[in-house]
Amino acid sequence: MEEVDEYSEANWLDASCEELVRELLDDTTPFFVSPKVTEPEPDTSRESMINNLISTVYSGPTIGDVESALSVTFQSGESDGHGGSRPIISLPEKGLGKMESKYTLRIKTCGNGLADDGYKWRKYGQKSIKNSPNPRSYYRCTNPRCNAKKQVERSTDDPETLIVTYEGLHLHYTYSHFFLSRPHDYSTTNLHVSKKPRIQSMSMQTHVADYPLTESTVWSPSVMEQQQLQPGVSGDQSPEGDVLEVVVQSPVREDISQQGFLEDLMQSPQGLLEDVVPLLVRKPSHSTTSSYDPHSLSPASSPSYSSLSWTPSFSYLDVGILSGII
DNA sequence: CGGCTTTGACCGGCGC
DNA sequence: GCGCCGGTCAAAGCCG
Repeated sequence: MEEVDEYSEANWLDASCEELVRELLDDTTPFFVSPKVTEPEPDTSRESMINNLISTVYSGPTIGDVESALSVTFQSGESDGHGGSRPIISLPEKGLGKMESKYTLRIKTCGNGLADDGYKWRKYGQKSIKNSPNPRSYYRCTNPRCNAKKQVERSTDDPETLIVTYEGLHLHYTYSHFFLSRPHDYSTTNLHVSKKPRIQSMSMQTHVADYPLTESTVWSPSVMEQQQLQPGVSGDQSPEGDVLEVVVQSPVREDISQQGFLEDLMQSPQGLLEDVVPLLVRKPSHSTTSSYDPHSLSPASSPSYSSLSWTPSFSYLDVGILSGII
């Protein structure tokens, strides 16, 4: 299967990107600035640009909107000068329509794969689609309690673009929602995200995500925390949309104690949720009664690793949608 | 040996 | 009713 091959060959690590991500994660760097809709300002400083972009992208939709049809387009990245290219994401540009529990992502693979999303998927079928030279693959979440599914097919327009359609809700957490890691700073492994959420991402396989959700689910900030944001222009974006291109660079820990994770989780799961979900994302502009359910895209596996102690397996794209979806 | 992928068969919805 | 098409099933094989 081609798409799986691309996944497994992912190697997005890039020293310069790593450095930037670390900057972005620095405590002194305001990351989420404003929940309000803002047009990107001419300010060319990186932080300002990033904040503007984030504000733009996440300010439009409320939580209620997020559970509506959600479209994320991954844009092609530029060469990183290390023999690879950086996958870039463009976040929702189109209007939010009727509430659906199904949404589609367009993922630019850049020839080096697609990141994991913290969930593990099992392929259960593949079909050739009429008028499409590329087959469509069908995946189901391996968690027996979860009915989340996704379809992956290659775009006919751009062979490097994967079209991933998610359906259903994950009824469990993924580690990506609780762990944020700064590369080379393993001593900070800590689940208690405080002022600014910093999730410790970690290498995970299926079973680690079996924490049932109750009323609340999580829009994981892991992606936003770990992405290198770049202003950009998308060729196929709607004219009115401000485009946010995001280079996914997710540092991941392999050796985080699951025991510790469980202990922390059991101590105060709700508090953890509160900590993990950034206010901006939880409710950009109004009440906070809604909750989230993590959705994401993922490869079946990503065996390759970088020399920077970052594992490419986990560039989590957590697209949260409300758990209230029926 | 368990978990996963592969792949042909099967099934249901839909249009003619 | 029939055929097409997309989605799912499940047996077989692969792999660690």
